[in-house]
Amino acid sequence: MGRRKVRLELITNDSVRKTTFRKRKGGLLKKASELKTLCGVDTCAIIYTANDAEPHVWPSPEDAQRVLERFQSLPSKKQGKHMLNHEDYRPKDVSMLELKLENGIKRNQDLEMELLLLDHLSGKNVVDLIKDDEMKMLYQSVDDKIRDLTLQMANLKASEVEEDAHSTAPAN
Amino acid sequence: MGRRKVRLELITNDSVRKTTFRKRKGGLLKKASELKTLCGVDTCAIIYTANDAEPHVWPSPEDAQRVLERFQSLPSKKQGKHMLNHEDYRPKDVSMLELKLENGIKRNQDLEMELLLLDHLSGKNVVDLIKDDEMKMLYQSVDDKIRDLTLQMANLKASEVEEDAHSTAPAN
DNA sequence: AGCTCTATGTATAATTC
DNA sequence: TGAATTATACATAGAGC
Repeated sequence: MGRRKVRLELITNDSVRKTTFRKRKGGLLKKASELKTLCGVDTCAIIYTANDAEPHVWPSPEDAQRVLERFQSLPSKKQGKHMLNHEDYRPKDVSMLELKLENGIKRNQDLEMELLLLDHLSGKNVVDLIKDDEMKMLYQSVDDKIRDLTLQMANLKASEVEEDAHSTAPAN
Repeated sequence: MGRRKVRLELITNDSVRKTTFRKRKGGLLKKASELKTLCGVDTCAIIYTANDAEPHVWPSPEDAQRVLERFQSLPSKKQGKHMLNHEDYRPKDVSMLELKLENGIKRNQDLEMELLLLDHLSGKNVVDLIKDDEMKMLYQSVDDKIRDLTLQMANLKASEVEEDAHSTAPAN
């Protein structure tokens, strides 16, 4: 049969809900991709599945795929550098960022994105104070992760400087 | 007339592109909202307009609005604490996080979100190494922001400890 | 479980106001 | 401009593999 008018409420039947999720997730990402192409704006959709699976992200899986292939064809030394200290490496994220680079690097937009993400993080921490006990673990976890990140960046910088010192000519 | 088959490429005509953007942005957010409602997953769409305006976010502007109103009715002292050290306060972000809190705080989901955001940040930094000069500013900027953030968190913690010291009974 | 196949609900391109 | 209108393209609920 064809379709019925949909009632806007949580689908209780597990298998139906899962099917609907799969279909509509595809639709949403396609729409996001089209908006990006047609209007030349950066669009990003993030979908968190309730329990186990990874969150699904991005306007266009095909684009990501294409860029990922490019990444994989990079000289292996450079590839290694990309993964430096990344315990849980996610090609998806890297490829999306490469895509942004490819598209001509709109610095303002990148900065805005970064700001937005940091807003989320800092906002989260501040909001945590409302329900203290409940969120303490999360709070601590963010703190740890940021310490990690700072360390990672320090390492990256250090290895860059080291390279500069070894080469006589300045890198491009 | 009705609609024509759409060609998937950047719309060059400014006014047409703007109109299409407005329509499709609405459609996308509606879809995201429906997915959230029907499947009980957290969905987040972020749309960056090319130049001036803020990025448009969220599955459901109405929900955000409702939560924002709740936030604004909080005791003013608590409100002030929310804004602590936030030079560029964005109620939108806070309200989204409050929404998550209201919805019953799914800790795993929050942790996953946090991880995703940190992936973005760290991924960005790592990728920066590809096109060194071009991305140096951004790189530095992220570094600065994270230092800021760490400081903010330290301050928050310090003020929390201070409060604990002043009160005889332990907080909730 | 996930794919294909329709019938039908929705989104939206073009046009008007 | 932006909000309404209308004709059509597109998305997708339900059913069958």
